[in-house]
Amino acid sequence: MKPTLQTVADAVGVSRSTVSNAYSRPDQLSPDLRAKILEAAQKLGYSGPSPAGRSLRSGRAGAIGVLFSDELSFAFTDPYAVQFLRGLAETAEEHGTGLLLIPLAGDKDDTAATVREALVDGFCAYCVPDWHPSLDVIQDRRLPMVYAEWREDGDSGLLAVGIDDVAAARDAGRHVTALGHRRVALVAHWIGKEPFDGPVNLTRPEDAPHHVTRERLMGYRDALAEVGVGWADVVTVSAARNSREGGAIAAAHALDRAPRPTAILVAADLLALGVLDAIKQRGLEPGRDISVVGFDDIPEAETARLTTIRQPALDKGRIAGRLLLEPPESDGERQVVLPTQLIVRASTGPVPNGG
Amino acid sequence: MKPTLQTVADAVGVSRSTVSNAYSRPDQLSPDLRAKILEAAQKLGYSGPSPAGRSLRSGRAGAIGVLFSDELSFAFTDPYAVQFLRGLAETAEEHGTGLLLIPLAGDKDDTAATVREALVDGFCAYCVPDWHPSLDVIQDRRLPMVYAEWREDGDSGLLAVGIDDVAAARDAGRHVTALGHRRVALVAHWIGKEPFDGPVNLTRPEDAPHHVTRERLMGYRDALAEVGVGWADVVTVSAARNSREGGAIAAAHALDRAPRPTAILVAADLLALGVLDAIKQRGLEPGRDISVVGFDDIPEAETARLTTIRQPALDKGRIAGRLLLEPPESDGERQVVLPTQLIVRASTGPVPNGG
DNA sequence: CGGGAGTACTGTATCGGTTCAGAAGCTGAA
DNA sequence: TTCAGCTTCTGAACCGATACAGTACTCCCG
Repeated sequence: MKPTLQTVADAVGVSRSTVSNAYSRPDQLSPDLRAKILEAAQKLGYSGPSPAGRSLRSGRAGAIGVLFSDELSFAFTDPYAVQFLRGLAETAEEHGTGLLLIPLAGDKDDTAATVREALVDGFCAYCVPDWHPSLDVIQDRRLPMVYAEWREDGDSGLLAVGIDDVAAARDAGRHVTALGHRRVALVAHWIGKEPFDGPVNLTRPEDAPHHVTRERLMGYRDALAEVGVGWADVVTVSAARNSREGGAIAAAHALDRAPRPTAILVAADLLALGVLDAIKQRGLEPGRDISVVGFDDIPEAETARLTTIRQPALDKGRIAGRLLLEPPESDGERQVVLPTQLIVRASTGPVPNGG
Repeated sequence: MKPTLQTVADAVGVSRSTVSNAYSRPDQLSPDLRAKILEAAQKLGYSGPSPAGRSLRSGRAGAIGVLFSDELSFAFTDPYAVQFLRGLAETAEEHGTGLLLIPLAGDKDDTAATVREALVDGFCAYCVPDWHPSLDVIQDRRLPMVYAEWREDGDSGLLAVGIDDVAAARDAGRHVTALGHRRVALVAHWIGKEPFDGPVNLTRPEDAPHHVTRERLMGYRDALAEVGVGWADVVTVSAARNSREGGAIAAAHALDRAPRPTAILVAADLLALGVLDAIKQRGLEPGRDISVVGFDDIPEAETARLTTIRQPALDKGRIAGRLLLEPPESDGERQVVLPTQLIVRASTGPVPNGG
């Protein structure tokens, strides 16, 4: 039989409340008695108040749920995602709060059940498509939730942290068009609702079901339109997996067609690294023969000399945690937009002769 | 006021138990009544039994704690770790159980408190050093725990899954010595108790504080000893971070010394990829000018044509979960040892002329 | 018509804490 | 002496559910 507060109380000859105070409010009893209680607890093998009992009474679960739309493996191998998670974990730790992983892959009903039964004080939705049923469940449960992407919804009650993806992608696009590129390919993960490898026929970027992808494609589109390149003239390639290899596979679809694009805009650095691999594998040199721009500025981007958009992943995570655990008073503080910056490195250059 | 079971019960005019059954045991009441109850619940904004109450009563937390000794960021960027986690998540999901992340970095007292207060049914220790105080806390709490590394402790009550690291590393070493290599360097993360970049003076591999590192170094040592290469003649380099870049940095310490080793045995593929980077950066060709053997066989190893030891990371995770969630009857099943296999690719070859 | 079996539902005890009003005892000032 | 004020501890209520024994009712069979 596992010892409880009562066991210890009986052993010492005090009330249950006093034992509780010995653990949770040391100032409420004399140091002597406290020492005696802790000693007795030790002897009885009592290891402190049970989290379940405490959680029920206090109404605090001591954890926040992290929703992933992607398979666990790919969600974690992207250093950008990991960095975000790290920021979140940091804030969570400061508040004595844990992180409960909830992958949204698999059966949707199961997933919804998991979300419904999760012992958490709130949720952080990371790369979750707007239409996912789990989001309704969270609303039912009336738990706070923070989106890890900025959304412009009129709904001002929403907690959100993000960047201006459209503007950032536009910057990336303008950098490339300013260098003279006109034959451009776009590479992104999750352009459609299902994972797919290869060129896609997307009438308008607005139709992409995933928020982030949608906005970045819109930004690229805008920049290209400024120099007269129409959306129909752009090759858009979907990568089935958000990984370096996935990027290489997608790049192949862009590179092995004539005429070859002179620049590739990639919606994530991890994919962009794969794009660079594919380029080098074909004996071409990034920045000279073909330009590549990534997105995120993960640490590896510097090593790979990849031109990219820097966004503060760690801060994004920290702020997401803060929004959840220190709910802001005013509506104005409920949405945070972080700055981005174009980092020009060696992977972009002017259009090659005969390009 | 948030609605509870009682609210719904009162509204429908049935007992609390019946409402509970409507959710948890649909076979215990008539479909008609159940429908009526669920409808009333919907109307009242009741979103199902509260996890906290259920958890207290049923004694199940519905989550298992995953302990990480490393910083979150590096623990997750290693595809091997991610694969393990994925296997664990898979089994957990089958049991309707979540994964609660508990990074062991930072203040040890804080960490111990987190472990003490975590709402979980058990723990999985992944790459946690034997001496970590959190392990004592878990024992106090009398929760089951599975080690994600095989240990030979006499303590047969222990749940553990792993591989025979010594034998596997010995295979890696023998492969290299059979190719004629005698001037060998070793690269590993966490050779000492603190992260460190550069060669270390380790009197015996047995002194390494981390279980996995220790065993792999012992295996390398054994293989080298078989051909007369003494431990003192081997350069052992520590990588401060378990990342590709960390591997490259560590490799520099081995490559930029005379005489240069002709082979490098690396205790993890992620590091080995960095070692390959460093080698190529110096204009050398892996497998011809210098041989490299990794450990783990992560997906990238195939692309990089890295000779390595394959271990079933996904299965390891799955089995860890199974050991925790379906406790075996007999003691003999409490420890699982999985097979490993040497995968020879292009990164190893005979000693170059003049080597 | 008695009795066994089955179905549908209820009532109460219980899980292990926290909270808070209040009691007991002791001190010191009026 | 009296009583306000403080410290220290107690007891009961409560958090929101589940488990289980038990009741009431129906059905079927001999």
